[in-house]
Amino acid sequence: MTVRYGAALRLASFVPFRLNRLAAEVSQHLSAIYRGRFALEIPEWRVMATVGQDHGCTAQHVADSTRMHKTRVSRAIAHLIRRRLIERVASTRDRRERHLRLTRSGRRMYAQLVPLALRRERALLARMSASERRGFRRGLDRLEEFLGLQEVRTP
Amino acid sequence: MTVRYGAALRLASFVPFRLNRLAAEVSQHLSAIYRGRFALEIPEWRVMATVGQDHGCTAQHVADSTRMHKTRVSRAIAHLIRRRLIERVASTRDRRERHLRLTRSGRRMYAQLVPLALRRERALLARMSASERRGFRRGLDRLEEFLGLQEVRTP
DNA sequence: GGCAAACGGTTGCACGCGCAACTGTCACAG
DNA sequence: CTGTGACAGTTGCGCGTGCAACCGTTTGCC
Repeated sequence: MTVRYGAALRLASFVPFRLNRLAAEVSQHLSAIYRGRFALEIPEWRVMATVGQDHGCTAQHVADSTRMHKTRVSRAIAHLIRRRLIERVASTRDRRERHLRLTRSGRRMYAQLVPLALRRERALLARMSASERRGFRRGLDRLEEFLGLQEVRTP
Repeated sequence: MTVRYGAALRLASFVPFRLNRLAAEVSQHLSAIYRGRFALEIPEWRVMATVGQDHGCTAQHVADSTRMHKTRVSRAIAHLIRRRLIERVASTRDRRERHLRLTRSGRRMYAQLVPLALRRERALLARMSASERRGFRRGLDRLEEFLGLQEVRTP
């Protein structure tokens, strides 16, 4: 079946466009909170969240699982170390890599950060019924499958 | 109902994070195509798509409907004008604003661009069943509602 | 064992972006 | 008709980012 004069491109219903706009909007909203409450920029927030979840992971792991560029990760880590929110210990097995851990004050911040994020997510999804939420998450699953964004195994 | 010791934050299932990662991935994929095939950067592509759809719209309209910063829009337009892909005509009613239109060669490019984008979108959604796609789009609708991202009325 | 390729992580550089300040125009109040 | 505030759009500037090149380390091959 060939469609002559192809279908029109309606930006408002074009999924890549919608994803971008949504992501930008959600990010901006959250980042205002992170910055105001914790003085964390987005890359730093992501590192905190990843290290808080995968204790002892490496910079490489953060880059893989967040899909941030490794230089962005490197600089975010440098900031967090300077602020004594995370610390780095050399790996015994492979001296190239260094394991990341939250410091005491890093854990304190993380503990405040998590419920804030979850509350925000709940608000975001509040307009969906439970079944709509399931359907939406399934859609996200399929997209991630297609793009090879499966969860990176924790080290 | 209060959850003591709050739920954990699993980044891989945290919707704002997933949206960001997906958007970045999709964007990067598409932008490689745009750049390679048409030498268009992302902001330029968005302007082309918006002006192609809403003939005679203004820079302000592009900024509103794409949620790009107005300076980003301004510079993208400057590039496109230099390449003679769009042109600008002063408004008779309000001399502050200028209406944007695709030139002949802009229309030619747009005509090539649309089917490519649609094909890509189809590929992206190929792993979903028809009902999954509907459910996913409904989720996007709800999110946009919540964030006030309703479609901007075309001028 | 020794060399080359691959990897974890960092840094110099160029560039695109957001912010704030600006120009020119319009709308509305007095 | 005069002034004030709002708006469309542009530009200078500082900063974060991605790219490429780099260092130190490890792995694999002969």
